[in-house]
Amino acid sequence: MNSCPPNRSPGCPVEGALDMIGGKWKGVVMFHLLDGTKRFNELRRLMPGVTQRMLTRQLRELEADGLVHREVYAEVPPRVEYSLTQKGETLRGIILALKDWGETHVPYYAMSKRPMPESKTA
Amino acid sequence: MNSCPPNRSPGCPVEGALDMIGGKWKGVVMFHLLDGTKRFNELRRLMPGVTQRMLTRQLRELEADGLVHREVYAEVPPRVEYSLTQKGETLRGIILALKDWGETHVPYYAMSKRPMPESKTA
DNA sequence: CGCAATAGTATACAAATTGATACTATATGC
DNA sequence: GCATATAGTATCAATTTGTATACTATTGCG
Repeated sequence: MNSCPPNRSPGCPVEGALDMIGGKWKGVVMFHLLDGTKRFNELRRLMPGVTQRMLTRQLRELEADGLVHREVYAEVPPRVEYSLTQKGETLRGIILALKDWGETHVPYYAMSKRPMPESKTA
Repeated sequence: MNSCPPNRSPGCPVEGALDMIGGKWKGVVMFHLLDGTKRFNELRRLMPGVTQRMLTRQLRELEADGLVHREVYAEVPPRVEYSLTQKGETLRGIILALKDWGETHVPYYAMSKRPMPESKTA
């Protein structure tokens, strides 16, 4: 967990915020929870490529950070629902802004490497 | 590099965007560049805790993603300046929103572990 | 019985990220 | 000569993150 003591750099809150939403699947999880409570497998179907393991982990971390609420029902088969907390809701604007930005600026095609770019010499 | 092919989940752009700004120091770097061009050691002094190695790396990645412009001057001692690109500028709102959010919601005190939280059974 | 549903857990491993440390090159000043 | 400035590079280690795979438990249905 990142910390932001008051004497740290003024950029530190950025770091702390990104630490909370920056895991591989966290942003996407939160995006899907924006339109309401969802169950585990529902989330999983919405996110091609995520493993059970990873989804469980990221949900638990989001829960630990107070962004996601996990509701366990005493049923069989198991029924567990996930929803954004009030704190998580405060990130709605940021998540949507990230989505908009990503749609505009993130390349569609995978690059296997990040080449070291040429830099201009003035 | 994360990719967002058109047939992926609608949450995918969020993931792609966070992949670009989510490295440990990237958000803070971009925050500091919001108020103008800066040199390597200037950035370094603004960010206690970052190593040369990490700063170089994150700057290079930001550059490769087109968010940061690196200007090398043919001088001795070396003079290299970093600034946000036009693309990078499009993230100004998000970075500032993250900072505001972090100031409000990120805990000050380090927690060495994330405990597995208790969940309510309905 | 086998299969399906649910939401995981356990274990191990791989991959990626981050960090530590020493070194590089040039010019200038003491 | 040594120290400073600049912005790195090289190499290795440590840590974190992410993934793969098999298994778990209960109930209901064919």
